[in-house]
Amino acid sequence: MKDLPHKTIERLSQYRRALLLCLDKGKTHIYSHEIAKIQHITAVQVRRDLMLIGYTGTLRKGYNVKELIDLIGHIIDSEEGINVAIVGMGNLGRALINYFAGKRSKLKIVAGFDINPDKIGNIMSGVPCFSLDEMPEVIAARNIKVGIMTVPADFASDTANALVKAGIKGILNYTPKPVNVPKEVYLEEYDMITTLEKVAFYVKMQEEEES
Amino acid sequence: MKDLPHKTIERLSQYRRALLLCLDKGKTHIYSHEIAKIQHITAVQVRRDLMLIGYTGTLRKGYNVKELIDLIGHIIDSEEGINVAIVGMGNLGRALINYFAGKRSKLKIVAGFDINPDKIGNIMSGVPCFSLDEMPEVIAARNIKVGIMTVPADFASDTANALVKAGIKGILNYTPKPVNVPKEVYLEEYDMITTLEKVAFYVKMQEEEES
DNA sequence: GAAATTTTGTTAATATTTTAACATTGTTAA
DNA sequence: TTAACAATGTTAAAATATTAACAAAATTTC
Repeated sequence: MKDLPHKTIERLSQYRRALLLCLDKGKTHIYSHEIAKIQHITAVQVRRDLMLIGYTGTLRKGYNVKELIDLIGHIIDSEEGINVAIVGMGNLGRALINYFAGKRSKLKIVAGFDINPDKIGNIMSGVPCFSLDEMPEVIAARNIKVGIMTVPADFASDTANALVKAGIKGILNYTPKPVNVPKEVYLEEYDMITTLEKVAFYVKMQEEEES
Repeated sequence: MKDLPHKTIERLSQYRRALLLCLDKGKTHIYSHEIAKIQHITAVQVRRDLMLIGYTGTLRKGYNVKELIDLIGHIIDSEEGINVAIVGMGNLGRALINYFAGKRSKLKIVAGFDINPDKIGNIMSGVPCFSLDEMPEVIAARNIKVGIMTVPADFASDTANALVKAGIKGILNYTPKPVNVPKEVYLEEYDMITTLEKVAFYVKMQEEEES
Protein backbone atom coordinates (compact mmCIF):
# COMPACT_ATOMS: atom_id res chain seq x y z
CA MET A 1 0.00 0.00 0.00
CA LYS A 2 3.05 2.15 0.36
CA ASP A 3 3.15 2.88 -3.32
CA LEU A 4 -0.35 4.16 -3.83
CA PRO A 5 -0.26 7.38 -5.84
CA HIS A 6 -0.40 10.49 -3.68
CA LYS A 7 -3.49 11.63 -5.45
CA THR A 8 -5.20 8.36 -4.77
CA ILE A 9 -4.52 8.73 -1.05
CA GLU A 10 -6.18 12.13 -1.09
CA ARG A 11 -9.16 10.84 -2.98
CA LEU A 12 -9.60 7.86 -0.71
CA SER A 13 -9.96 10.23 2.19
CA GLN A 14 -12.57 12.13 0.23
CA TYR A 15 -14.41 9.03 -0.88
CA ARG A 16 -14.68 7.93 2.69
CA ARG A 17 -16.18 11.20 3.75
CA ALA A 18 -18.74 11.01 0.98
CA LEU A 19 -19.48 7.40 1.83
CA LEU A 20 -20.05 8.21 5.46
CA LEU A 21 -22.70 10.70 4.44
CA CYS A 22 -24.31 8.07 2.23
CA LEU A 23 -24.31 5.61 5.08
CA ASP A 24 -26.08 8.16 7.26
CA LYS A 25 -28.73 8.43 4.58
CA GLY A 26 -29.23 4.68 4.72
CA LYS A 27 -27.66 3.91 1.37
CA THR A 28 -26.10 0.45 1.34
CA HIS A 29 -24.61 0.44 -2.16
CA ILE A 30 -23.17 3.05 -4.45
CA TYR A 31 -22.01 3.16 -8.08
CA SER A 32 -18.67 4.47 -9.21
CA HIS A 33 -20.39 7.21 -11.16
CA GLU A 34 -22.26 8.36 -8.08
CA ILE A 35 -19.06 8.74 -6.11
CA ALA A 36 -17.54 10.46 -9.12
CA LYS A 37 -20.38 12.97 -9.35
CA ILE A 38 -19.98 13.99 -5.72
CA GLN A 39 -16.24 14.47 -6.08
CA HIS A 40 -16.35 16.15 -9.50
CA ILE A 41 -14.21 13.49 -11.10
CA THR A 42 -14.81 10.66 -13.56
CA ALA A 43 -16.18 7.24 -12.76
CA VAL A 44 -13.12 5.64 -14.36
CA GLN A 45 -10.91 7.35 -11.87
CA VAL A 46 -12.96 6.08 -8.98
CA ARG A 47 -12.86 2.54 -10.31
CA ARG A 48 -9.16 2.80 -10.90
CA ASP A 49 -8.50 3.99 -7.36
CA LEU A 50 -10.57 1.15 -5.94
CA MET A 51 -8.78 -1.29 -8.17
CA LEU A 52 -5.50 -0.07 -6.73
CA ILE A 53 -6.62 -0.81 -3.21
CA GLY A 54 -7.94 -4.16 -4.35
CA TYR A 55 -11.58 -3.59 -3.63
CA THR A 56 -14.05 -5.18 -5.91
CA GLY A 57 -17.69 -4.27 -6.11
CA THR A 58 -20.66 -6.17 -7.37
CA LEU A 59 -21.44 -5.99 -11.02
CA ARG A 60 -24.52 -3.88 -11.57
CA LYS A 61 -25.02 -3.28 -7.86
CA GLY A 62 -21.99 -1.11 -7.28
CA TYR A 63 -19.89 -0.97 -4.14
CA ASN A 64 -20.95 -1.88 -0.63
CA VAL A 65 -20.74 1.38 1.27
CA LYS A 66 -19.97 -0.08 4.65
CA GLU A 67 -17.31 -2.45 3.34
CA LEU A 68 -15.62 0.25 1.38
CA ILE A 69 -15.52 2.64 4.32
CA ASP A 70 -13.89 -0.06 6.39
CA LEU A 71 -11.36 -0.92 3.74
CA ILE A 72 -10.35 2.69 3.22
CA GLY A 73 -9.97 2.96 6.97
CA HIS A 74 -7.66 -0.03 7.02
CA ILE A 75 -5.50 1.57 4.40
CA ILE A 76 -5.22 5.17 5.43
CA ASP A 77 -5.76 5.02 9.17
CA SER A 78 -3.25 3.89 11.68
CA GLU A 79 -4.70 1.04 13.69
CA GLU A 80 -3.97 2.54 17.08
CA GLY A 81 -4.95 6.00 15.92
CA ILE A 82 -2.74 9.04 15.72
CA ASN A 83 -2.72 11.92 18.14
CA VAL A 84 -2.45 15.45 16.86
CA ALA A 85 -1.53 18.78 18.41
CA ILE A 86 -2.42 22.25 17.24
CA VAL A 87 0.03 25.05 17.77
CA GLY A 88 -1.74 28.39 17.73
CA MET A 89 -5.19 28.46 19.23
CA GLY A 90 -6.36 31.47 17.27
CA ASN A 91 -9.26 31.55 14.89
CA LEU A 92 -7.78 29.03 12.51
CA GLY A 93 -6.70 26.64 15.21
CA ARG A 94 -10.11 26.68 16.80
CA ALA A 95 -11.79 26.29 13.42
CA LEU A 96 -9.81 23.12 12.81
CA ILE A 97 -10.68 21.76 16.21
CA ASN A 98 -14.35 22.30 15.56
CA TYR A 99 -14.04 20.64 12.17
CA PHE A 100 -12.87 17.52 13.93
CA ALA A 101 -15.14 17.62 16.92
CA GLY A 102 -17.61 14.78 16.84
CA LYS A 103 -15.93 13.02 13.92
CA ARG A 104 -15.20 9.49 15.04
CA SER A 105 -11.89 9.40 13.31
CA LYS A 106 -8.66 7.68 14.12
CA LEU A 107 -7.15 11.14 14.25
CA LYS A 108 -7.54 12.93 17.54
CA ILE A 109 -6.56 16.44 18.40
CA VAL A 110 -5.43 15.94 21.98
CA ALA A 111 -3.55 19.14 22.76
CA GLY A 112 -3.26 22.76 21.80
CA PHE A 113 -0.44 25.19 22.42
CA ASP A 114 -0.48 28.95 22.60
CA ILE A 115 1.56 31.86 23.80
CA ASN A 116 -1.38 33.71 25.29
CA PRO A 117 -1.58 33.28 29.11
CA ASP A 118 -5.34 33.75 29.03
CA LYS A 119 -5.72 30.65 26.94
CA ILE A 120 -3.18 28.44 28.68
CA GLY A 121 -4.80 26.09 31.15
CA ASN A 122 -8.19 26.35 29.53
CA ILE A 123 -10.02 23.69 27.63
CA MET A 124 -11.13 25.03 24.26
CA SER A 125 -13.71 23.02 22.35
CA GLY A 126 -12.62 20.00 24.30
CA VAL A 127 -8.92 20.48 23.70
CA PRO A 128 -6.65 21.52 26.59
CA CYS A 129 -4.36 24.43 25.88
CA PHE A 130 -0.76 24.35 27.06
CA SER A 131 2.10 26.82 27.03
CA LEU A 132 4.87 26.43 24.51
CA ASP A 133 7.32 25.51 27.28
CA GLU A 134 5.33 22.41 28.02
CA MET A 135 5.55 21.18 24.45
CA PRO A 136 8.23 18.51 24.84
CA GLU A 137 6.58 16.86 27.82
CA VAL A 138 3.05 17.08 26.49
CA ILE A 139 3.98 15.68 23.10
CA ALA A 140 5.87 12.82 24.66
CA ALA A 141 3.30 12.07 27.35
CA ARG A 142 0.34 12.10 24.98
CA ASN A 143 2.13 10.26 22.22
CA ILE A 144 1.49 13.03 19.71
CA LYS A 145 2.76 12.30 16.22
CA VAL A 146 1.40 15.13 14.10
CA GLY A 147 1.50 18.87 14.62
CA ILE A 148 -0.66 21.45 12.90
CA MET A 149 0.81 24.92 12.71
CA THR A 150 -1.69 27.75 12.89
CA VAL A 151 0.54 30.44 14.34
CA PRO A 152 1.28 33.86 12.83
CA ALA A 153 3.83 33.77 10.01
CA ASP A 154 6.58 35.28 12.15
CA PHE A 155 6.51 32.31 14.48
CA ALA A 156 6.45 29.70 11.75
CA SER A 157 10.09 28.78 11.76
CA ASP A 158 10.47 28.65 15.53
CA THR A 159 7.33 26.60 15.90
CA ALA A 160 8.50 24.07 13.35
CA ASN A 161 11.83 23.73 15.11
CA ALA A 162 10.14 23.26 18.45
CA LEU A 163 7.86 20.58 17.05
CA VAL A 164 10.74 18.72 15.47
CA LYS A 165 12.75 18.90 18.67
CA ALA A 166 9.81 17.55 20.61
CA GLY A 167 9.83 14.50 18.36
CA ILE A 168 6.89 15.10 16.08
CA LYS A 169 6.74 12.93 12.93
CA GLY A 170 4.56 14.99 10.63
CA ILE A 171 3.76 18.69 10.29
CA LEU A 172 0.93 20.42 8.55
CA ASN A 173 1.84 24.05 8.09
CA TYR A 174 -1.04 26.47 7.60
CA THR A 175 1.24 29.42 7.95
CA PRO A 176 1.90 31.38 4.75
CA LYS A 177 5.60 30.93 5.37
CA PRO A 178 7.29 27.70 4.30
CA VAL A 179 9.41 26.03 6.96
CA ASN A 180 12.33 23.64 6.93
CA VAL A 181 12.37 20.32 8.70
CA PRO A 182 14.66 17.30 8.61
CA LYS A 183 13.75 14.91 5.85
CA GLU A 184 12.48 12.23 8.20
CA VAL A 185 9.64 14.54 9.24
CA TYR A 186 6.80 14.54 6.77
CA LEU A 187 5.86 18.10 5.91
CA GLU A 188 2.80 19.39 4.15
CA GLU A 189 2.62 23.08 3.41
CA TYR A 190 -0.79 24.42 2.92
CA ASP A 191 -1.19 27.94 1.89
CA MET A 192 -4.67 29.40 1.90
CA ILE A 193 -3.70 32.49 -0.01
CA THR A 194 -2.43 30.49 -2.96
CA THR A 195 -5.73 28.69 -3.30
CA LEU A 196 -7.64 31.94 -3.34
CA GLU A 197 -5.26 33.50 -5.83
CA LYS A 198 -5.72 30.51 -8.05
CA VAL A 199 -9.50 30.87 -8.03
CA ALA A 200 -9.13 34.56 -8.79
CA PHE A 201 -6.78 33.78 -11.66
CA TYR A 202 -9.20 31.43 -13.36
CA VAL A 203 -12.07 33.83 -12.85
CA LYS A 204 -10.00 36.55 -14.47
CA MET A 205 -9.12 34.21 -17.34
CA GLN A 206 -12.74 33.39 -17.94
CA GLU A 207 -13.64 37.04 -18.05
CA GLU A 208 -10.89 37.87 -20.48
CA GLU A 209 -12.00 34.99 -22.65
CA GLU A 210 -15.53 36.32 -22.80
CA SER A 211 -14.50 39.80 -23.82
CA MET B 1 -0.98 32.88 -20.48
CA LYS B 2 -4.19 30.95 -20.44
CA ASP B 3 -2.42 27.68 -20.93
CA LEU B 4 0.02 27.85 -18.09
CA PRO B 5 -0.02 24.58 -16.17
CA HIS B 6 -2.22 24.66 -13.09
CA LYS B 7 0.69 23.76 -10.91
CA THR B 8 2.71 26.62 -12.31
CA ILE B 9 -0.05 29.06 -11.40
CA GLU B 10 0.02 27.84 -7.84
CA ARG B 11 3.76 28.09 -7.65
CA LEU B 12 3.83 31.58 -9.11
CA SER B 13 1.62 32.71 -6.27
CA GLN B 14 4.02 31.11 -3.84
CA TYR B 15 7.10 32.53 -5.50
CA ARG B 16 5.64 35.97 -5.23
CA ARG B 17 5.01 35.59 -1.55
CA ALA B 18 8.57 34.44 -1.00
CA LEU B 19 9.88 37.26 -3.15
CA LEU B 20 7.95 39.85 -1.20
CA LEU B 21 9.65 38.67 1.96
CA CYS B 22 13.01 38.93 0.22
CA LEU B 23 12.21 42.42 -0.90
CA ASP B 24 11.41 43.37 2.69
CA LYS B 25 14.82 42.09 3.66
CA GLY B 26 16.39 44.35 1.07
CA LYS B 27 17.41 41.61 -1.32
CA THR B 28 17.44 42.88 -4.91
CA HIS B 29 18.37 39.67 -6.73
CA ILE B 30 17.71 36.01 -6.13
CA TYR B 31 18.90 32.76 -7.70
CA SER B 32 16.60 30.02 -8.87
CA HIS B 33 18.06 27.67 -6.29
CA GLU B 34 17.29 30.10 -3.51
CA ILE B 35 13.65 30.28 -4.49
CA ALA B 36 13.67 26.52 -4.84
CA LYS B 37 15.02 26.02 -1.37
CA ILE B 38 12.30 28.12 0.19
CA GLN B 39 9.56 26.27 -1.66
CA HIS B 40 11.05 22.79 -1.22
CA ILE B 41 11.28 22.21 -4.93
CA THR B 42 14.11 22.01 -7.46
CA ALA B 43 15.85 24.93 -9.11
CA VAL B 44 15.04 23.50 -12.52
CA GLN B 45 11.38 23.73 -11.79
CA VAL B 46 11.69 27.35 -10.81
CA ARG B 47 13.59 28.16 -13.99
CA ARG B 48 11.09 26.26 -16.06
CA ASP B 49 8.15 28.12 -14.53
CA LEU B 50 9.85 31.43 -15.16
CA MET B 51 10.64 30.38 -18.70
CA LEU B 52 6.94 29.67 -19.22
CA ILE B 53 6.03 33.18 -18.19
CA GLY B 54 8.80 34.56 -20.38
CA TYR B 55 10.90 36.08 -17.64
CA THR B 56 14.58 36.04 -18.09
CA GLY B 57 17.08 36.69 -15.38
CA THR B 58 20.64 37.79 -15.51
CA LEU B 59 23.27 35.18 -15.94
CA ARG B 60 25.15 34.71 -12.72
CA LYS B 61 23.20 37.41 -10.95
CA GLY B 62 19.88 35.65 -10.82
CA TYR B 63 16.48 37.26 -11.02
CA ASN B 64 15.54 40.79 -10.18
CA VAL B 65 13.20 40.46 -7.25
CA LYS B 66 11.18 43.57 -7.90
CA GLU B 67 10.76 42.89 -11.62
CA LEU B 68 9.71 39.32 -11.02
CA ILE B 69 7.13 40.30 -8.43
CA ASP B 70 5.66 42.75 -10.89
CA LEU B 71 5.60 40.27 -13.72
CA ILE B 72 3.90 37.60 -11.64
CA GLY B 73 1.39 40.24 -10.64
CA HIS B 74 0.67 41.03 -14.26
CA ILE B 75 0.03 37.40 -14.96
CA ILE B 76 -2.01 36.19 -12.04
CA ASP B 77 -3.70 39.36 -10.86
CA SER B 78 -6.60 41.03 -12.50
CA GLU B 79 -5.69 44.58 -13.37
CA GLU B 80 -8.69 46.16 -11.71
CA GLY B 81 -8.50 43.80 -8.76
CA ILE B 82 -11.08 41.25 -7.72
CA ASN B 83 -13.47 41.62 -4.84
CA VAL B 84 -14.16 38.68 -2.60
CA ALA B 85 -16.90 37.80 -0.14
CA ILE B 86 -16.77 35.38 2.75
CA VAL B 87 -19.87 33.46 3.66
CA GLY B 88 -19.72 32.30 7.25
CA MET B 89 -18.02 34.63 9.69
CA GLY B 90 -17.10 31.93 12.16
CA ASN B 91 -13.59 31.05 13.24
CA LEU B 92 -12.46 30.02 9.81
CA GLY B 93 -13.96 33.01 8.06
CA ARG B 94 -12.35 35.41 10.47
CA ALA B 95 -9.04 33.56 10.21
CA LEU B 96 -9.05 34.08 6.46
CA ILE B 97 -9.86 37.73 6.82
CA ASN B 98 -6.96 38.23 9.17
CA TYR B 99 -4.68 36.37 6.80
CA PHE B 100 -5.44 38.95 4.18
CA ALA B 101 -5.48 42.01 6.38
CA GLY B 102 -2.60 44.30 5.54
CA LYS B 103 -1.60 42.37 2.43
CA ARG B 104 -1.57 44.82 -0.43
CA SER B 105 -3.01 42.40 -2.85
CA LYS B 106 -5.29 42.81 -5.80
CA LEU B 107 -7.68 40.57 -3.95
CA LYS B 108 -9.89 42.31 -1.46
CA ILE B 109 -12.35 40.79 0.94
CA VAL B 110 -15.05 43.40 0.86
CA ALA B 111 -18.01 41.69 2.47
CA GLY B 112 -18.94 38.93 4.85
CA PHE B 113 -22.24 37.14 5.30
CA ASP B 114 -23.60 35.32 8.29
CA ILE B 115 -26.82 33.99 9.71
CA ASN B 116 -26.13 35.19 13.23
CA PRO B 117 -28.02 38.45 14.01
CA ASP B 118 -25.36 39.47 16.52
CA LYS B 119 -22.79 39.62 13.76
CA ILE B 120 -24.91 41.24 11.07
CA GLY B 121 -24.30 44.95 10.82
CA ASN B 122 -20.95 44.76 12.55
CA ILE B 123 -17.58 45.31 11.02
CA MET B 124 -15.31 42.39 11.77
CA SER B 125 -11.58 42.85 11.19
CA GLY B 126 -12.46 45.59 8.76
CA VAL B 127 -15.03 43.60 6.84
CA PRO B 128 -18.73 44.48 7.12
CA CYS B 129 -21.03 41.60 7.88
CA PHE B 130 -24.37 41.30 6.08
CA SER B 131 -27.31 38.97 6.35
CA LEU B 132 -27.79 36.25 3.78
CA ASP B 133 -30.88 38.02 2.43
CA GLU B 134 -28.74 40.92 1.36
CA MET B 135 -26.43 38.73 -0.68
CA PRO B 136 -27.72 39.49 -4.18
CA GLU B 137 -27.63 43.27 -3.71
CA VAL B 138 -24.31 43.37 -1.89
CA ILE B 139 -22.60 41.14 -4.42
CA ALA B 140 -23.89 43.20 -7.31
CA ALA B 141 -23.25 46.58 -5.69
CA ARG B 142 -19.72 45.76 -4.61
CA ASN B 143 -18.83 43.94 -7.81
CA ILE B 144 -17.89 40.77 -5.96
CA LYS B 145 -16.58 38.02 -8.19
CA VAL B 146 -15.35 35.36 -5.81
CA GLY B 147 -17.02 33.75 -2.82
CA ILE B 148 -15.33 31.83 -0.04
CA MET B 149 -17.51 29.35 1.77
CA THR B 150 -16.75 28.86 5.44
CA VAL B 151 -20.17 27.80 6.63
CA PRO B 152 -21.06 24.57 8.47
CA ALA B 153 -21.31 21.54 6.18
CA ASP B 154 -25.09 21.44 6.35
CA PHE B 155 -25.33 24.83 4.71
CA ALA B 156 -22.81 24.12 1.98
CA SER B 157 -25.20 23.33 -0.80
CA ASP B 158 -27.61 26.21 -0.09
CA THR B 159 -24.77 28.65 0.20
CA ALA B 160 -23.29 27.61 -3.12
CA ASN B 161 -26.65 27.98 -4.81
CA ALA B 162 -27.15 31.41 -3.32
CA LEU B 163 -23.72 32.55 -4.46
CA VAL B 164 -24.30 31.29 -7.98
CA LYS B 165 -27.69 32.95 -8.11
CA ALA B 166 -26.14 36.20 -6.98
CA GLY B 167 -23.81 36.06 -9.96
CA ILE B 168 -20.54 34.99 -8.43
CA LYS B 169 -17.87 33.76 -10.86
CA GLY B 170 -15.66 31.64 -8.63
CA ILE B 171 -16.16 29.71 -5.42
CA LEU B 172 -13.66 28.43 -2.91
CA ASN B 173 -15.33 25.86 -0.74
CA TYR B 174 -13.75 25.20 2.65
CA THR B 175 -16.70 23.14 3.73
CA PRO B 176 -16.02 19.41 4.00
CA LYS B 177 -18.97 18.81 1.71
CA PRO B 178 -18.48 19.11 -2.06
CA VAL B 179 -21.01 21.30 -3.85
CA ASN B 180 -22.32 21.52 -7.38
CA VAL B 181 -22.19 24.64 -9.50
CA PRO B 182 -22.78 25.35 -13.17
CA LYS B 183 -19.70 24.78 -15.24
CA GLU B 184 -19.19 28.47 -15.96
CA VAL B 185 -18.47 29.03 -12.28
CA TYR B 186 -14.95 28.10 -11.32
CA LEU B 187 -15.00 25.89 -8.26
CA GLU B 188 -12.17 24.91 -5.98
CA GLU B 189 -12.90 22.46 -3.21
CA TYR B 190 -10.56 22.57 -0.34
CA ASP B 191 -10.88 20.05 2.32
CA MET B 192 -8.82 20.50 5.44
CA ILE B 193 -9.54 17.05 6.77
CA THR B 194 -8.09 15.38 3.71
CA THR B 195 -4.82 17.21 4.10
CA LEU B 196 -4.51 16.14 7.70
CA GLU B 197 -5.41 12.56 6.89
CA LYS B 198 -2.75 12.58 4.23
CA VAL B 199 -0.09 13.72 6.67
CA ALA B 200 -1.21 11.06 9.12
CA PHE B 201 -1.03 8.42 6.39
CA TYR B 202 2.55 9.18 5.50
CA VAL B 203 3.54 9.32 9.14
CA LYS B 204 1.97 5.92 9.63
CA MET B 205 3.77 4.61 6.55
CA GLN B 206 7.10 5.81 7.82
CA GLU B 207 6.55 4.14 11.15
CA GLU B 208 5.61 0.84 9.56
CA GLU B 209 8.68 1.04 7.41
CA GLU B 210 10.91 1.48 10.42
CA SER B 211 9.50 -1.49 12.27
C1' DG C 1 44.35 36.05 -20.66
C1' DA C 2 43.01 31.25 -20.32
C1' DA C 3 40.72 27.85 -17.57
C1' DA C 4 37.40 26.80 -14.18
C1' DT C 5 33.15 27.93 -12.17
C1' DT C 6 28.49 29.24 -11.77
C1' DT C 7 24.23 30.24 -13.27
C1' DT C 8 20.60 30.73 -16.79
C1' DG C 9 17.51 28.89 -20.57
C1' DT C 10 15.90 25.12 -23.10
C1' DT C 11 15.31 20.63 -25.09
C1' DA C 12 14.85 15.88 -24.23
C1' DA C 13 13.70 12.10 -21.18
C1' DT C 14 11.20 10.26 -17.40
C1' DA C 15 7.58 9.79 -14.20
C1' DT C 16 3.05 10.46 -12.75
C1' DT C 17 -1.76 11.05 -13.45
C1' DT C 18 -5.81 10.90 -16.09
C1' DT C 19 -8.65 9.28 -19.71
C1' DA C 20 -10.09 6.13 -23.24
C1' DA C 21 -11.18 1.63 -24.83
C1' DC C 22 -13.03 -2.52 -24.22
C1' DA C 23 -13.79 -7.28 -22.46
C1' DT C 24 -16.70 -9.34 -19.02
C1' DT C 25 -20.84 -10.36 -16.77
C1' DG C 26 -25.11 -9.89 -14.17
C1' DT C 27 -29.85 -7.99 -15.05
C1' DT C 28 -33.76 -6.50 -17.48
C1' DA C 29 -36.81 -6.69 -21.23
C1' DA C 30 -38.63 -8.15 -25.48
C1' DT D 1 -34.26 -17.44 -24.67
C1' DT D 2 -31.99 -14.16 -26.47
C1' DA D 3 -30.87 -9.44 -27.21
C1' DA D 4 -29.98 -5.02 -25.13
C1' DC D 5 -28.22 -2.73 -21.31
C1' DA D 6 -25.52 -1.15 -17.46
C1' DA D 7 -22.13 -1.77 -14.52
C1' DT D 8 -17.33 -3.40 -13.11
C1' DG D 9 -12.21 -4.29 -13.80
C1' DT D 10 -8.21 -3.71 -16.51
C1' DT D 11 -5.03 -2.68 -20.12
C1' DA D 12 -3.50 0.74 -23.27
C1' DA D 13 -3.07 5.52 -24.67
C1' DA D 14 -2.83 10.34 -23.82
C1' DA D 15 -1.98 14.26 -21.13
C1' DT D 16 0.41 16.55 -17.53
C1' DA D 17 4.22 17.38 -14.61
C1' DT D 18 8.93 16.79 -13.13
C1' DT D 19 13.70 15.94 -13.71
C1' DA D 20 17.90 15.42 -16.26
C1' DA D 21 21.17 17.01 -19.54
C1' DC D 22 23.62 20.32 -21.57
C1' DA D 23 24.82 24.53 -24.36
C1' DA D 24 25.77 29.40 -23.62
C1' DA D 25 27.65 33.11 -21.26
C1' DA D 26 29.17 36.13 -17.39
C1' DT D 27 32.41 36.04 -13.53
C1' DT D 28 36.10 34.56 -10.89
C1' DT D 29 40.49 32.47 -10.27
C1' DC D 30 44.87 31.20 -11.47
